[in-house]
This record gives sequence, C-alpha cells and structure tokens, in this order.
Amino acid sequence: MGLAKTEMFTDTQNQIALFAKVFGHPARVAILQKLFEIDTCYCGDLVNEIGLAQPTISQHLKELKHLGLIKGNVEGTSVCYCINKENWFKMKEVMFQFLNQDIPKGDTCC
Amino acid sequence: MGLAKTEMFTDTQNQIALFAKVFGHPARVAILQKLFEIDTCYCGDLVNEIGLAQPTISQHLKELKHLGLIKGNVEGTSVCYCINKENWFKMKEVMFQFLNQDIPKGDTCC
DNA sequence: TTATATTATTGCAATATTACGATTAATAGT
DNA sequence: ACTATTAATCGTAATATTGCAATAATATAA
Repeated sequence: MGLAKTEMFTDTQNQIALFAKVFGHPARVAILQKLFEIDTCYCGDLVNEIGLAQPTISQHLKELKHLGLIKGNVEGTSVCYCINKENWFKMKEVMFQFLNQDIPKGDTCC
Repeated sequence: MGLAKTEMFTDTQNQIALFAKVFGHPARVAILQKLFEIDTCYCGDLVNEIGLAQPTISQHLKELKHLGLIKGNVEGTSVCYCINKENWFKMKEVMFQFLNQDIPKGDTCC
C-alpha cells in the first residue's frame, strides 16, 4: 500500500503526522536550520550549503512551503526563502502538545 | 532513489529526522497517545483501539521500540507496551532544541 | 535580441513505506 | 498432548519518497 489510512485517525493525529513527516528528512531539517541561522536565504545558497542537487533542494523547499512553514519571495532571478513565523509558532503548539504529554505516574506496567 | 543521503548531514540533523520520521504516521501518533493515556497497554488493546490489522500495529510498535521510545514486557501470551520515559525525555530535548530555534529578528527577507 | 543566471518542473530509476493475509512462535489452560 | 490466545514474522501488492539529469520558465544584463 504505502498509503496511510488517514480516515481512521483524528485531525490532530493527522496534523502531527504531517508536520513530523516533513521534519523526517535531514535535508529539510538542514534547510530549516539554515533559514533560522541567516536572514538572506536564497535558494542557491541552500544548494551550496547542503550538498544536494538543485532540483532536489527545490523539491524539499516545495514541501516545506506546501505545509506553510516557509515563504518564498521572488527577487529578480533568484528566490529568497524564509521561515513563516506565524505558521511556525502554530506548528510548535501542535507538536508541543504532543511531545509534552504527561507520562502516567503508575508503574503498573514495564 | 528513496534513500536519504544521511552521510552529508550532521548527527543531530539525522537524529532529528529519525525521531520525526517515526512520528510521521498517524497510527504511531495514536499508539503513543494511547500509551500515555493508559497504564496497562497490551498490544491487543491497541489493535482494537486503532482500526488497523494486528500485523500492521505490530510493525508500528516495532519501529517505536527500535527507536527506544517504548518498551515491551511479555506477560504470558500478551505483551504489555509502555513509554520508555527516559528516552522520551531525551528525544524531547533533541526535538525542542530544533523546534525552539530563535527566529531571526531582522525583516530583510520576506 | 541574445546570452546568462536562477529556480521550477518533468520524467525517470532505485528504494522505502504501508497494509494485510498467511503463517509461525510462544505461552497458558484443559 | 491438544487447543486457544496473543503477538511476531514472512511474503507481497500498492503506493510514496528520494535524487538527479534534462528541460522549461523567468528575469536580468549586455
């Protein structure tokens, strides 16, 4: 199949999975870290920084953009990418809710 | 390829990606949420709770176990699963470091 | 207008993931 | 020993992901 049965899960569960999935590749992690690190953020810079081919980087950027985590601004022939701050905070809230779940006190198991 | 070029990224970047990847499927999110919710946590309970077949749940559990996020305890014919608290906290530290990156102050871009 | 620079898109090949039926393994109860 | 219960594993089909060469699209510069 290779296809997740999203219909049997809650919206929140699917949303967490979607955000997590996009962080599930080191190239996208590296891209985001670079975007946090620098102000000016041309696509070509990322291609140089990370060792992957331009089409590959472009594809990863597309996925990050599709989830709303980054924005792209056309500047002449190049495109300046940056973090979409508003959506990054929204994502953080969703992920924190998940990661910060309280661990059950009882030690009945394990 | 379908194969991430992990060798060109830092250990931290790869680790973040590995953790995120395991959260990148709603079934595993649901499993973890259930494990946080209840104390006793037999595998069969998860099969009933989530609508997926037993081999599918078993496979997802295996991945969570492989990353050290859960523990499995054999109890007769059933297996009791639960959160590996120590590793969950370690994972949280890594993910928080990533998610809490400071957003650049300047608005030179976008 | 042609050349150059930069990014996006297309089309693949290789590999990974998801899901489940069938089976196996292990244990408990009779 | 036989049976039932539970979970893991195997095998396989369907789909997704990753990566890149080739190409297209867009804008700038000469």
